[in-house]
Amino acid sequence: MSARMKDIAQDLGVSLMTVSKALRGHSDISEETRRRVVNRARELHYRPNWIARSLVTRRTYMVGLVIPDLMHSFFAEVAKGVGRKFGPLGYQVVISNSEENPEAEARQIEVLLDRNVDGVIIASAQSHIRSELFRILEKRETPYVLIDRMPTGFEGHYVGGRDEEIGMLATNHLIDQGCKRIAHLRGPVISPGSGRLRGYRRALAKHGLDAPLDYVASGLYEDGSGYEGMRKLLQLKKRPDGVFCYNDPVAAGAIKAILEAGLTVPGDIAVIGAGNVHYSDLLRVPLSTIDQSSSVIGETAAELLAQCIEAAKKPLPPKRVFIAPRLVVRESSRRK
Amino acid sequence: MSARMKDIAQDLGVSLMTVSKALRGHSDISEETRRRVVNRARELHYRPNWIARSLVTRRTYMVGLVIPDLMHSFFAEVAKGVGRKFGPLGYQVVISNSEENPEAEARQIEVLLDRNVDGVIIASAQSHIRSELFRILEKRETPYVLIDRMPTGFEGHYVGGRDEEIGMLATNHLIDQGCKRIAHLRGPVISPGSGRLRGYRRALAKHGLDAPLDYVASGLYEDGSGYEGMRKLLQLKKRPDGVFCYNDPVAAGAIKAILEAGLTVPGDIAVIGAGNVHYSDLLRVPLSTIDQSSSVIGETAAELLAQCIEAAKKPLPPKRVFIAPRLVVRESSRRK
DNA sequence: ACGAATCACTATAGCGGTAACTTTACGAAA
DNA sequence: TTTCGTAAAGTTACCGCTATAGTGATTCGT
Repeated sequence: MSARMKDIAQDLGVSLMTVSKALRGHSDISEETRRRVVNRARELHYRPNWIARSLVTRRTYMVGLVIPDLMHSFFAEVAKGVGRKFGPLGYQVVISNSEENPEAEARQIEVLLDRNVDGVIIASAQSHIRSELFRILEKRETPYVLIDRMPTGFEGHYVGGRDEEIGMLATNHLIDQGCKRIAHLRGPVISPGSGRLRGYRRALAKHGLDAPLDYVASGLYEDGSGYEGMRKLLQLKKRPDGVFCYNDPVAAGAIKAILEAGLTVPGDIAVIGAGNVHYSDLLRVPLSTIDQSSSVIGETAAELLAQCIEAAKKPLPPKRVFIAPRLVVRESSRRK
Repeated sequence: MSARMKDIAQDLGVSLMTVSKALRGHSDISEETRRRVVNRARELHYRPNWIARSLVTRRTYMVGLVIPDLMHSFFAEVAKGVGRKFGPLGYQVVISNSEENPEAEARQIEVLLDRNVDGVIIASAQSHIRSELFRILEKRETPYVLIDRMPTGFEGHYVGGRDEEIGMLATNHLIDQGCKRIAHLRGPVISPGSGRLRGYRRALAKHGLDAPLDYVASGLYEDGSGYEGMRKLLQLKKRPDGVFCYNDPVAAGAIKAILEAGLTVPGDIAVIGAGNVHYSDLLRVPLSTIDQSSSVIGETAAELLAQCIEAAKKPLPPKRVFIAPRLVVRESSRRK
């Protein structure tokens, strides 16, 4: 095994504690002793034992990140943001995949807490705060920040997009482009899905446009799942001439369905998504979308969590950050 | 803080050691005592302290996974596979992003080793085994498995695709489709890039087809980077009528360049990629590709690493697994 | 000149477990 | 009866590190 503080101490004829303090730059060690210790440490390739340190300090410098799906590039981007922020702070990020399953998620978070992570960031699959997960979280004193999805009744730290604004921005854009019959492929019944739907409705209402109930199709929200939803919309007697999709993967599926039906995008139907995933520009028709700065969401959440952790035991007053959305126009919606 | 073994022991009037043994199902504890301990543990919501346990057992049940880019869906898929295998075994997977930078990678792996992970899986950015990283890895006794990329001279555990076969499969397919002038957008100078290039050359040679030097363009290998490479190929006097691209993201960029030049895919130029990333079906032109079972690579590497870890100190003889590729034909190459 | 403060360092006591030995009790074998 | 074996505990000694409370020697204030 590698060198321990004890070895350095013996070699130098000082006490173990002197070594410990010297290595941590503690003030009551003379400059000369410190230098001797540091040199000897380097010679022996000493590496502090995090485990032992954690046992006594009760800090692991590990944080958990729980997301529903690594393959979804929104979450991959969030993860990247989180890592970029925490890395330089000396934290390790442990990513857990909940597979969009609330129970699995609760179980995973328990595992993380059992590992004594210093904090957790969660894109939660829970729809309501009255779920097992939150009982678990509140019992322990580990700080946590929710991202992207806000379960109803949730009062704690949160970082996400302004979903209603996203819905309005997208819908307004379609209206601007001259669309009269605008449909929506909605997402799951969690906050981003509902918020974007609200925004869609508000935008239509403001412009005095109709939003027939059957213009809101609820597909799923995974790869190509927009395909099924769009096919249903295409069968309506009054076919829509614009679709706002919950996110880019859904929009990609929608475009596939439209083209397959022999129609054109944006000519017959204009399409806009949300999320600006990295491959949006490469789709069948380059996809207009609402950028929500995914990696900024990750970074912001990381920063907030870091503050909570530093704040020692005193829980900070709940903070909510909503990142501003931005319209990105590409070919799929350009009609003028 | 939560309950410790000591609390259970005191409550039950037994020794700490009895509790420890009972909870781990040790044989020299009577069935009745064991039951009493387990019950009391449940009542107190006892959770074992991993940190303390790790300190003495020298096992953390954490493994590192180092990849160049989480956003690249190949690696996300690998990560998913790794997680799926290790989760049920009680391991936590810590993912580190090397950003394709060899030094950053070495640094990150050092951090992981400092954290006493039980093993590491690496999609390495190193091109040669004579690099700092391998000195570090060999000094410690932590087992590791390389995936996807094999640095020259590397002799240890490895799991990846059969790159030469991938190159041949793709190229043969283009030949089958009647392409006569087949170009290659090659990847970086690491094993998959070189292997696929070799496969491309062998396939052409076998069919007596020319492979002019300027038909091999080296772009990068990131999102849309195939775009630049393809533009160069389009300027050649003898324009290619088929392109095998290092991977799907490169192919996506290539298609973009081709369409932009007013040409058609696959009519004027057939395109095939490799990797079968999840959005390949949704691109401008649905992309033909070589599937390399990314998540199987992850799972296999995880299984291999788990074996190495279980094998206690005795290092296993180096094992290499090459996953078989599979042709997936979509529209981008269908000419018949 | 005498107590207080300062400096640079040390001794001790854990953190929450586990490994490796003992010990104890009790029935079976010699 | 004595010895022995075995089941079911208990003791002790760490794992590598940090927090806390000292220690002795020098410096300082009044």
